[in-house]
Amino acid sequence: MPVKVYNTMTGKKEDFTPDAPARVKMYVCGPTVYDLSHIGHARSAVAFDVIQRYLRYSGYEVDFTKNYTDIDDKIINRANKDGVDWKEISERYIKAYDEDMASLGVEVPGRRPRATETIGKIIELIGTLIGKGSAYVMDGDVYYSVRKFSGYGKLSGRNIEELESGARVEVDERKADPLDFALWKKSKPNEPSWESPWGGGRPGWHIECSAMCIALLGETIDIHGGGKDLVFPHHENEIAQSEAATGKPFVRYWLHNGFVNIESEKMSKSIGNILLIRDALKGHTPESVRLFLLSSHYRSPIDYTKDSLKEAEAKAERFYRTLRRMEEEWPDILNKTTDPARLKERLKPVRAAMDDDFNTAGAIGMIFEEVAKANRMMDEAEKGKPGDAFKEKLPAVKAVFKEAGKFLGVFAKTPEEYFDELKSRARLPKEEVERLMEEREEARRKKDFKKADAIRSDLLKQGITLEDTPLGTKWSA
RNA sequence: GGCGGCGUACCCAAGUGGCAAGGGAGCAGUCUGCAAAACUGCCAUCCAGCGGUUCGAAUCCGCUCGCCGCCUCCA
Repeated sequence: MPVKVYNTMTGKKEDFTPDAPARVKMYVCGPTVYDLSHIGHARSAVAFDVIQRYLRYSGYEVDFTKNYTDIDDKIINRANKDGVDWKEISERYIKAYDEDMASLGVEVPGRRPRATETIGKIIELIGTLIGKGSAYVMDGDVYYSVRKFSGYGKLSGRNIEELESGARVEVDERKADPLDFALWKKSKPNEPSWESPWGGGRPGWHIECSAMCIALLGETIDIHGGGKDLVFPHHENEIAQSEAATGKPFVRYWLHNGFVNIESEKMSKSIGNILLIRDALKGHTPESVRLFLLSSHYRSPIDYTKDSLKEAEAKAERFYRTLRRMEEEWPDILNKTTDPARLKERLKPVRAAMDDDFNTAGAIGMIFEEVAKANRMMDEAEKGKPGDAFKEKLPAVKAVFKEAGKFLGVFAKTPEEYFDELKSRARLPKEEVERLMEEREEARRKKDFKKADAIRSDLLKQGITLEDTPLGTKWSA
């Protein structure tokens, strides 16, 4: 069964087959590094992380590239505002981005090119475009001639006439046509500048992605991804530049992720409702943030509300509590290895969901069906003698969890790791909690339930929940 | 105005032709000293509305209503 992917270019789900068998060339537009990353960056990164992981899981070798846009007007503005060198800004926020992504379990892409490391290729590409008559020089700037490219608008479903009539007031009068966009921007004094045949300047935003893509992955790549907002004009322009330069199809499958809204509103600096990844992680486990992002299909908009991360966290806890129960109550049975054929069979519903345009929400639903089944089986087994079927099935469930964890990047921790994460944010030190629990245990032994309950409710006020189990009392924050 | 998307229970959310996954919340029960957790049962005869196609539609087509995104930097 081939993986099906929704291709923005055709507006349809298509069977995915890479150009070269078993090898996928994949490029995702990375961040412009001028500020801390927000939950929207996290969504894009997590979505393509899962896509990349799942393709590899499905047997493809994935050449995964994600760039950093480390030179741009916004970076220069930020540097001026902070009174530091632009390089310091880009370095600072590349580091911050990497940290945020690591905390969300996003795997490091195989290649992470920076625009400023690709200047040579960019200049070369612009030169080619000028040579072919697709671009023109105007007083130190270079512009791309949109009208020369007959396919312009094919990705975003626009045509030149519509764009023309809808064009906003054009500030830059030097352009021959309002639709044209900058490939190379002449630098002003005291601005970062690279030498080029057209004088000192810096690359425009769109050209860097074309250059990095072509330089690192080749003239035709399999998958190009990014946020929905990049469809127009960024990706449309990338197609125009790349195809005009190479004469070959640029991208075979275009994938775009949906937005994260905050309380039904678009995140924006002007509304002031930006949710930084760091802030989201303050009150919640990274696992629950990732689970929240994967609980909707990657192309749908998701709405962040004050309860959504709590719900995701409840979900994560349900999973790890079940896994902990399995491991603690049935350690011997769980050690059994599961027959690969059997595992494949059990994994089918999860894979069917993933094969259908990376339907992580559906796959997670299937995982929770397994969770419910596992609990039911264990309840049953506790009542009588665990049968042979149980001894086969329980390890199989765990094996399914393990496999799904590989491509979802959630459900992959040990319960201890997960609950330690939770405990680490408790308001009381671990030792204090354990002392109080011991005190309560003593009271319970003496049947002084009044005292025992008082300790429990005091701890609850501190955000600590106690749970008495046959294997002793457990706590979580 | 142009282009695109969405509308599934109290909330979140899968499902795109064959009798509505999953999670959260809620209610009742089993278990427990009591809780918690877990389990069981209940919780959409119905998928914005109205028509149409079909043996059969939440799923296809048309219209209506509502919401949102892109068209300017943006994940």
